Amino acid sequence: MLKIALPDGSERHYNAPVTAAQIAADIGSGLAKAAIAAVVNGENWDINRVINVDSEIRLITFKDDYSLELIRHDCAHILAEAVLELFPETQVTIGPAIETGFYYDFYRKSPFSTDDLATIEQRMHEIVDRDEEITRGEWSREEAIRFYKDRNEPFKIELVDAIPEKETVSYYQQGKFIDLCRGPHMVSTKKVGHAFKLMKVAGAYWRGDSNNPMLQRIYGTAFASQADLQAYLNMLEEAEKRDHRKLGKALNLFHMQEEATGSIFWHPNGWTLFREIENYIRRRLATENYKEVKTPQMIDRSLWEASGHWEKFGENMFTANTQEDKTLALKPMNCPGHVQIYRQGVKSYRDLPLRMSEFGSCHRNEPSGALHGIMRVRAFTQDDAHIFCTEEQINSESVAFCNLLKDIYKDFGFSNIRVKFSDRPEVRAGDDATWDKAEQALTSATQAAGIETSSNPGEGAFYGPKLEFVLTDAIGRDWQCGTLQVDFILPERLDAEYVDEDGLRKRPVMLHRAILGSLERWIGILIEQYSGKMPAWLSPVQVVIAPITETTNNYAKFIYQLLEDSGLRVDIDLRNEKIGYKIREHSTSKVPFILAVGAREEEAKTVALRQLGSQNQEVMTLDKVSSFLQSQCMPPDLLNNIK
RNA sequence: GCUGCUGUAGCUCAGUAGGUAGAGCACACCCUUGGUAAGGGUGAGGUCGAUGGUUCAAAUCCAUUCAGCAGCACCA
Repeated sequence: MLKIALPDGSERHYNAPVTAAQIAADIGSGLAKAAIAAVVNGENWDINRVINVDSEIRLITFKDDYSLELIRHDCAHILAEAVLELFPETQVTIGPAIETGFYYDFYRKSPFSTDDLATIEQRMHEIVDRDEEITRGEWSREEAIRFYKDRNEPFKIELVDAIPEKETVSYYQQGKFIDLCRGPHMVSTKKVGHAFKLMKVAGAYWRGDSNNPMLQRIYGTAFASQADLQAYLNMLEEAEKRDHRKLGKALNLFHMQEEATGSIFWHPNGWTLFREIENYIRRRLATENYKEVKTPQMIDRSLWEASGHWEKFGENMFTANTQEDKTLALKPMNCPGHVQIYRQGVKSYRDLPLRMSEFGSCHRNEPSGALHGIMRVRAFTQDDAHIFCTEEQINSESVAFCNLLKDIYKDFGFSNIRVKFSDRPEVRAGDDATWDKAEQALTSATQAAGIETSSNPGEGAFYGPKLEFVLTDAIGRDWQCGTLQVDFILPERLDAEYVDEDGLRKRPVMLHRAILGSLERWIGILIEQYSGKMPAWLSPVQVVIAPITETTNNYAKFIYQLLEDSGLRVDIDLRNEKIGYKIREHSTSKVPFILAVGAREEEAKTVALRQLGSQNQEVMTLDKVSSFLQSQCMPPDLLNNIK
């Protein structure tokens, strides 16, 4: 007697082994039609796989989120089948479902072309229409290895070898295509439907290791319906429109050119934005009793050797040699410099915590393939600071930092932040007791600050655990911005100390912390977040005065002067163009406020205010518009002060 | 760094089978003084990423190189 427990708490009994499909049929014909897979005792199973022990089962239909993964995984197999039919000399390796679809990695001498993609996609549709049955089989290890040896497929042999001893080796077959696979799959290629699309080809290293051969990866995406697929494609198109590289050019914020790869030429508009952000952070940090400093751009290699950077990160450091045969390095980080300032004069426990901040201009020689607009560059500015404190102060300083960070993110319009907790890496300095203490301090700090973290095991810095604050951009890419790191090592290596209450010299702890991370990256994220329509306080140009005809030019100039004197960033458009033209142009360049003035306004001493995104205008008196605009354009921290 | 793709006026792009380049926008000048997302006309502007090669002749073919893009690897 076989006992099958269902999610509603009911039980069914069978005399012989059954499949989930049979159980579904017993429950009802509708469910039998809808069921595509099952969760059997917590594992994902094929609907036709035989169950021969007492089990808890749950049926999966297209309504379950998991069905998307099934569709995509099936789709990956169909992709592989199509490729093998069209290009028999190709070897298949692995092909999983991923967050945005699926991919399959192939090994072959010549890469796929974009034209090949269309051909392959066509063949995939045919395979779906063929309605090929997908069946599961099991191999012994020897059978599996023999199968792939006969076919001379070393990649698959490696995969078989990597399967843990106690796991069964399963394979799936559809038509003539057989693939080593854990499953599960749906019953037929037809179930996948036609809402899929091949997206791109790219190289990818075998097993993600750059020492291994490069495979040809084909990416695709698949959904349960054409509507879902279309929605996804539309989203991608939308995302492309808000790409910071396009908008940065269109809004005249910055440019980059060959002669300075990975460095940014900031135009007046972009630099205004940059300075506005910098000043905002400067005010926030000053309130929190940070002391701002500036340390040298180039420092002799001996200091980097002492700090450990030379050995560990030398490859990514830019260096310059002097005539005296000295080697200087452009700083990739600010910490060693800050320790030098800390070391000037004897520090007392009374001086701690000492919060030292810097808008540190850093250079890192990033690999060429890593560069990405202004998000990943070789020259950037960190909103960096190091807090020198005692071990006892780690907790309270961390809490204060997390709260500050959350508040600052909120001011920029971000409330969904993921926080990763990266704990001790395999290669690390310091003893376990110290790590326990450091990790414990960070953990309790996140709890006190009300922050949830996901664990990122083994990814901490070699000198201590860290929190990484991650934002997602418009195209779904994650960017690490803020960070908080507990460091017991650098104070030791660079000999920082303080005199404690008991008169003994002790090592301070260093908290490395940044909120925006890199200002350049932050600006890139902001551009994409807001599609270039910056909040008024950040807009390079906040107000444009547009006279309707030349006869009101003088009135327009008067208003211009008035608003500029009140501290607003204001432009005036005196060109010989119609008002519609001017409105269009300043709207496309995302100026938040346009003031149109004609004879009527001049007569009544008013303006016609038009806000970006609105079709309407509001007529206001000069007094009112001035105070209105000033409050609209006020940075959030200053606005809070007034309230 | 690796694989693939791309590189033509300030910008967005076209250029068919190799015979020394075209459009729209922007810009300049002129006309127009017009009430909320492009009024009209005229004109100037590029040697086709760079270097080398094939050819009577190359933006167009080949090689090398640089940069950008996508993905992989990297991201203290």
